[in-house]
Amino acid sequence: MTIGTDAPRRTRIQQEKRELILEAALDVFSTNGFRGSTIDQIAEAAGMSKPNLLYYFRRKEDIHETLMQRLLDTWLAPLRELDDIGDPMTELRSYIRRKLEMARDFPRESRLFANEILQGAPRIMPLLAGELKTLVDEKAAVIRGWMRAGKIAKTDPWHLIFSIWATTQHYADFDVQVRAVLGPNRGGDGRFEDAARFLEQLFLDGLKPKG
Amino acid sequence: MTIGTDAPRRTRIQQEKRELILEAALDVFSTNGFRGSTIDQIAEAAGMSKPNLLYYFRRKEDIHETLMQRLLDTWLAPLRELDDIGDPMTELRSYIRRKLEMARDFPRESRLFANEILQGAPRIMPLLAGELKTLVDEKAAVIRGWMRAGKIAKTDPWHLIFSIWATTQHYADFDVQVRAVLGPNRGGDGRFEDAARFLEQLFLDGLKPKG
DNA sequence: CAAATTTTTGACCGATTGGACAAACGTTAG
DNA sequence: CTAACGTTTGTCCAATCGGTCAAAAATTTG
Repeated sequence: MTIGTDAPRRTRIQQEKRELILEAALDVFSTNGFRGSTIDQIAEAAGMSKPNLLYYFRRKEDIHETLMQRLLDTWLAPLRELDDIGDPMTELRSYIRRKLEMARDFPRESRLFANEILQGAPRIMPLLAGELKTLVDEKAAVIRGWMRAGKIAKTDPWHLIFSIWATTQHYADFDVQVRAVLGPNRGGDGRFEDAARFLEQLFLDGLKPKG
Repeated sequence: MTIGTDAPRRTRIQQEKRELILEAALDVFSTNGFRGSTIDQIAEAAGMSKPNLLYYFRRKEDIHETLMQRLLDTWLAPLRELDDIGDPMTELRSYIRRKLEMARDFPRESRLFANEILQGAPRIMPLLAGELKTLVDEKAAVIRGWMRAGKIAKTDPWHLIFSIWATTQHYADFDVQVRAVLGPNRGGDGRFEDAARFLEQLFLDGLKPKG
């Protein structure tokens, strides 16, 4: 373990309470957006008084910033794992599956991110144009290599990545709509397996009838 | 005299000013969400004082509600036009194209809708489970018919519709991210044509290499 | 024209917002 | 124990929020 360059030393209570706050803030921010969320809401969700919360995070923005930093690390992990080794079609399929699992298991994180982007990404724009773009360009090159080798159909790698993001995150960000449209029967827990089956077929064969 | 909620008789000024307000509110709501937007912001964007704005819409919610009602009509028009006549594959392709055009031409409307859904659709839930579900079920039946007839590949019609929504609206809702990742060159006006080409190929043939 | 009506504004209200602060309380090391 | 330090709370503040109201200004109508 590295002795932190600027990682502040924290007591046991500080670590615990900060986690508690971040957990509560994830709930609140992901459903109300940044401006729509209040410190009081977060404090109440975390079971503490507002001044107490402000003792651990001096400003509302600090909570959001900490949340966003943690989020991006785990959120982009599946894409980072997309690797040149192994069968390309299998790699893509498992990337799609992992992204869909994240939409299922971490919907709040997805919505937090969606809220930020929707509102113009005022707080993470540099990250998008920097770290994210670099990563996507890198993986687009890998995908392009697969296309050149004839392993997958030739198309636009960047838009391919967008389409995977869009289709999978849709099940977290638009969950309310998905469940409302599917109704009580098909909108239950099985909807993610249905989605997985559909997406696999879509990205593999498209819609053209077999013949 | 006050402008009644169910008094449709309006003067010329009332019609003009209400349009002005709705136009300004679309800007503000779509980028800040409902709770994140203030009446002052909308009033300033509309070039009038707050009390003056409140003379035309008594409550902040009234503006939002009017906006949402208008939105849904035009927003679902492309799906309504999805018809049983004509070649199924062509029908789907033109539906995708129309949805993508709407994402390009009406991004604020898309974001307004996305904001509402993201935050749990508190104001339009009945519409989702009612009107929207009915429409989607109806069109899903049409698509299912095409599948039974062997005109397109057999898959889940509901999730197919979701995937079309997700991939097309992504270019409006996540526009900032799309442009940041594509960079100045590929992120220009041509990005929608690139997206159209990609989506056509995806939904037609998928990614499996031709052979 | 003048009266009636519609539109616009400045001043104001109570509630809520993000945040400051000192005092009180709890914990721990010497 | 006690002093030092970490934690919690009640109180308070200025700014902003959605919305009201009476009166002024502009427009329409007779």
